[in-house]
Amino acid sequence: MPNRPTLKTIAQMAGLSHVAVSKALRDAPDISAATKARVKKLAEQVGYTPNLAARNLYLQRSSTIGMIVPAMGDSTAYDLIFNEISQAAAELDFCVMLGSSHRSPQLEERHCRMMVGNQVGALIVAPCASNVTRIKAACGTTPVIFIGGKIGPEEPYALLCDYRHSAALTVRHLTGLGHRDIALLTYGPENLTILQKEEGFSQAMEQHGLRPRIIRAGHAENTMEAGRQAVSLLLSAEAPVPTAIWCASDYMAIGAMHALRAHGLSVPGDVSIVGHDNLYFDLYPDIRLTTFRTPMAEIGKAAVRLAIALIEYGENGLSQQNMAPRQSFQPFLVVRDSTGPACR
Amino acid sequence: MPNRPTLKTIAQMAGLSHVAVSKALRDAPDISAATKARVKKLAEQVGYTPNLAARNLYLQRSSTIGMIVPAMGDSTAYDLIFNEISQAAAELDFCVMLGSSHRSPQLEERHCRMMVGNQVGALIVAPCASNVTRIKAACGTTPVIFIGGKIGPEEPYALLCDYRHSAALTVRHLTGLGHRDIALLTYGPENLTILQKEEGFSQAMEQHGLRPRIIRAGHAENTMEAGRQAVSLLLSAEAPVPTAIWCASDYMAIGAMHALRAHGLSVPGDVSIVGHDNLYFDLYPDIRLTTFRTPMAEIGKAAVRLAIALIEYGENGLSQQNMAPRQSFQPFLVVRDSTGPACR
DNA sequence: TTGAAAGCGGTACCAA
DNA sequence: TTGGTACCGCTTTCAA
Repeated sequence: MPNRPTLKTIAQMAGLSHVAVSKALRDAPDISAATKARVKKLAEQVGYTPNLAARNLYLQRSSTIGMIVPAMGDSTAYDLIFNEISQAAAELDFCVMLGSSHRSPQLEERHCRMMVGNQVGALIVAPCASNVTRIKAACGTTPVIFIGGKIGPEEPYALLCDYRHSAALTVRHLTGLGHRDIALLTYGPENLTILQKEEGFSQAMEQHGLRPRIIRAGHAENTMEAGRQAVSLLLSAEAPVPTAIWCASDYMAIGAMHALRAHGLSVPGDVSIVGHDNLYFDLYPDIRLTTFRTPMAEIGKAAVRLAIALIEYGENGLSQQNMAPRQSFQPFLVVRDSTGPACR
Repeated sequence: MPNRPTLKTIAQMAGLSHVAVSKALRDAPDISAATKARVKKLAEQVGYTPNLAARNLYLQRSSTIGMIVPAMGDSTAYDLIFNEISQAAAELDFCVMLGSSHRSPQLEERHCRMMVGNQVGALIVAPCASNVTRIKAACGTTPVIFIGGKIGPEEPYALLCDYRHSAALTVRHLTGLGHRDIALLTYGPENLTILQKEEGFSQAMEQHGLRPRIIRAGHAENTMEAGRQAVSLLLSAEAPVPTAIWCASDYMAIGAMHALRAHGLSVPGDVSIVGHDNLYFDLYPDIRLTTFRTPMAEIGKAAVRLAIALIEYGENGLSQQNMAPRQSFQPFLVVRDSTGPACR
């Protein structure tokens, strides 16, 4: 920061005190119009920008919010959420500090400490693991809003997705097409979103009087490979191949689709497939997957609203502002060509 | 920021002055070991984190760098570059303020002003338009490092990609496979990266004694549609269809591939295709496009190195540090299955 | 209408 | 070995 002009710089040029300049620039009622005009012109000329760090230091405020994610892009949706957060924050004169933890809890904690030290007023964290005690310790009294699939509903500030709702919509969509033999394909257990999908799926199926079938592809990662594995399990089972499949993620769905086609089954002719997350598929004409879109824009805006409410009104002021500390968002179904009527 | 403990808090508890506490925590040589231990323990207990804004204010330093991009994700590569920047910055105790301009010059400028006000020491900007005068004005004396395809080589601090090199590699790769009739497919002109690709292509072809053929798909956006349009132009021309095609972007390449196949031509059997940018295709088994990868990791690291050098040593201190203010990065070819030997 | 003084949290300098 | 004082840039309070 090569030294920029300060109030003092302008004060000297104008032959005033720095206090008068400060007041003039902020349109204080006790400065003459003439002085104001003169000061503002000078400020413009020298390219004055107030030092917000100094201002915040005195006012005991913050004009930044922090955000920490496991990674940007890389098949997460945090890039899209960030776009919304950045815009919503800018409209309210807030900057966003962003940190990518590369899925390392150590780096994640380090980002927390650095951001707290750098005076973020609140943090929005998509943690890379479900245990967030170290994160909360590192943040001390700075409020933390959790987002993402690792978070349970017990955190004081959390924006969650209602994957049970996805399950209900899936079952409604598929039964509406005449399907009765429907399987859910998931992977490794240590994932709260998966658990919700499984529970929601079982519940929705039972409500329709159908038997839920859940196939877990071992401890595979969330990849296409898991989808292929799950389909292998399905095909090698004694039971007939279901007429419709819901996959816990889009990559699984792609993998499952490949495996089915490799076995001579057509999608959606023989088997309908539903995914989850709507990853970039708008761009690829080959992949016409029926899937779920999570409302990124709403989540981003809500995160900023909550963060700034916490900064401006404090942890106890939320209720006055009618701000819910915990909010749940419902994914919505995007119907494309991978689902069709049941033919068997 | 609910008021956190400060040096004064600890000083009162320890019965010392806040100055002694400050020194103790920073291991000053003139504080007794006993006092240091006592102070550090207290600091730990109360969860003390130094206020970096106050420290930086006094020291006239900055511990944050800013970054502004047109958008995260959304088929840009800035998400990947950011991941690198975030990590490299964290290793040097710097936080990153990130802003997404949503491709709006107004919002872009606003982000600049806000970040400069919030005391970023340097800015890394991928502008949304080629004219960057307003950006530089908004940043005042804060140094700006430009990245991305909108930037010409005249900016004082810039990290660029050498698309001429891509052209040379493409022509070398394709001629090595026996191709002699090679076309470059581009779109609307107002893009510096396209110009470089066109120039580089012409030059490389001529060096191989071949006639360069360049098809511009009107003013289409950088989409698959442009690829389809360009192929239509190729097919309706009198000249024979080339045996190999280089597309200015991966989306064009996908579009071109589709259009060719729709006309009964196989890839790479009849026509080889090369793209540019390597967008997510590792994840899609169907798309085995030969394309270019730009060295995101290197660009990110270089950006941080340059930014921090500018912060620590100033604009005149770069030469001492052997830091080049302008650097060019060479994309490298990723050979997959969309290119093969020429058969005609 | 203007400005002097104090304070936000931290560090450097110098005196005790 | 310790601490008082001054200062970074800004705003608020209160006196001139």
